[in-house]
Order: sequence, then structure tokens, then C-alpha cells
Amino acid sequence: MSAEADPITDELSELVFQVAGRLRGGFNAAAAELGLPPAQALLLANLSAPTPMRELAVWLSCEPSNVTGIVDGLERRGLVARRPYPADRRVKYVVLTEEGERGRAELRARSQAQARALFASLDADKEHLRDLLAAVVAGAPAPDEAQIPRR
Amino acid sequence: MSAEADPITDELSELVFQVAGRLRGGFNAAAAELGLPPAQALLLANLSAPTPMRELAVWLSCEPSNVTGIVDGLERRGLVARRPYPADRRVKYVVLTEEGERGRAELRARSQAQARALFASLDADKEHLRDLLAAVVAGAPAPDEAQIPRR
DNA sequence: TATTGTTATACTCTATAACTATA
DNA sequence: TATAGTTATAGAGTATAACAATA
Repeated sequence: MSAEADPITDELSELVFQVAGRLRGGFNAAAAELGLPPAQALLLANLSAPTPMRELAVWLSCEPSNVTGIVDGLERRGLVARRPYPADRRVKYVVLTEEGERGRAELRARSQAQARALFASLDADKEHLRDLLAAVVAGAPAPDEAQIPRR
Repeated sequence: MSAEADPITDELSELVFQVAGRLRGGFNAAAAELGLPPAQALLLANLSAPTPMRELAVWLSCEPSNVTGIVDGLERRGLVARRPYPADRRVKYVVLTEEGERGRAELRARSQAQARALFASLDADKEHLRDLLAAVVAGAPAPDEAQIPRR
């Protein structure tokens, strides 16, 4: 079967990539305004509670060895700190500093402002779009389970 | 205003990233099956007619210097060729070889199969999702001007 | 032995700047 | 002068493998 056999799938893929690209661009711009590289900003935005390094690697869908460098960067900026975990001394918890709390709130506020502008024209259809996208996520088998879940 | 003031925007952003992530994963997997790195696969999938290098850089939203390496890779694999443009001898057109045509069709078929599976559960709502996403793209101001610049 | 985090290393992708050949 | 493509180089981002400390 040719690629032209299912035009609606091509349209959906193209549109999802476009919307995601604008969201990512807005997030990266917000991060740059705060002087943060994208990977550090992504970790900061999702760090709401003390979390072991190993779990951060799952959130970011990357190897644990890379988390070391990302956390190093956030620690150098004074936004997070490593804290020992007495019950298992191999483990280190990453926690937000007070400045990290402020930076995280600022980053989330700025990136959300961009996202709000992107979806503004939908008005009352926003719930509708959410439900359809949720159906896609729920209805399709997860390729792997690594997807920055909660906030 | 706090980040919790607009939960629907957070939900929409999260869901768009999840769906886009699965699409991208499916595309990259299809590319890997053909032995193509993501950037080369992206160019191959979008090359339907002879195109100047400069325009490919606009398509890929990257600097022209990077297109050189990507086209080098595709040329090494025999999938594309550079063709001189007599009317302006500075310009090179990138064209698909016969093997490139086959590879492109195969890549598009495989990635589309993954996308079709992802959206399958929507059934008749696919048109609905498409219209809502199209409204987002049409209703939001383009973040950068990467839209048919000149010529 | 297995696991957490780290280090060292390499590869991909991308941006900047300088270069060439044309215009 | 300006433009198309190239080259050289540097910087993120990520993967693999080996290591120390701890379990």
C-alpha cells in the first residue's frame, strides 16, 4: 500500500509535529531567558519533590550517566542540591533549593504563557482536543514506558 | 499567576508531547530499520522533487552548512545525487536516485504504519482531531518566520 | 553478585565563521 | 558586494563501557 493510501494519518502526524515543535520552541525560549540549556530546564520543570538520580533518568528517557552532567549544571547554578539517602548510601536524592523553587515557578509560568497563547484560539474546544489526545495515548500500546509522567 | 491556574493548558502540552514522542519514536525506528540516522531519514522522507540545498535547510530548520553533511550521507548510500543547475552554477539540486525512490517509499510506508496504529483507536474522530490541530496551527502566530522566505 | 552514581569516551546533531565559486 | 555551497570547528545531547562504593 502506498503512502498516499491514508492521507488522514499523514495530516495528523504533520500537525502533531507542528504543534509539538511550537510548544518545544516556546519552552526552550523560556529556558534560554533564564539562562538554562533545554535538558537542564526540562529536569528543573519536572522536579517537584526529592528524587533519586536513577528515577530522573527514567523521566528524561536517557541513560543515568547523562543525568550526572545535567544535575551538575543545575547544582552549579544553585538550583538543586544532592542529598544523601541514609537508608541506602549508594543513592543520592536531588532536591530543589529555594532559588530552584523560584526558578522552576518562573520557568513553568513562562512556558505555560506561551502554551496558553498557542491554544488560545480553541476556546471551549480545548477540552475536546484534550480528550481526543488522551484517547490516542490511552488507545495505543506504549512503545516503551519512559514518558515524563507527573508534575 | 501560578502554574496551576490553567490546568487544561498543562494537560494539552503534556499530551501533545506524548503523542509527538511516540510518532518520532516510530519514525526513528523505521529509519533505523533502513540503516538511516534520523536527520538523513527526515530529509529523504520529505524529498519528493529536485530541490536546492538552500531550500532543504529551510525545510529542516537548520543551517545550510549542516545540509552538506546530511546530503553527503544520503549520497554515500546511493539514495540521492547532486545535480548542477545551469541557470545559476552556484546552485546544486538534490535529486532522488532510483534506489532513493524505493528507500523513500519504504521509509514512508513503515513510519506511516506506526502512525496509523497510534491513531487507530480514534476511528471516525480522526478528522475531528485533525481539524482541532489545524485550528491551533492556523490560529497561533508563527514563532519564527520560517515560512517560504523568498524566491 | 547486583546496583547507584560517576568517569571517560565516542558519535550524532547543530551553530558559527571563514573559504570558494559564482553572480 | 552578495549568494550557494563547503569546510573547519565547537558545543550540546546522548549512548556505551569501566569503575568505586555500597548493598
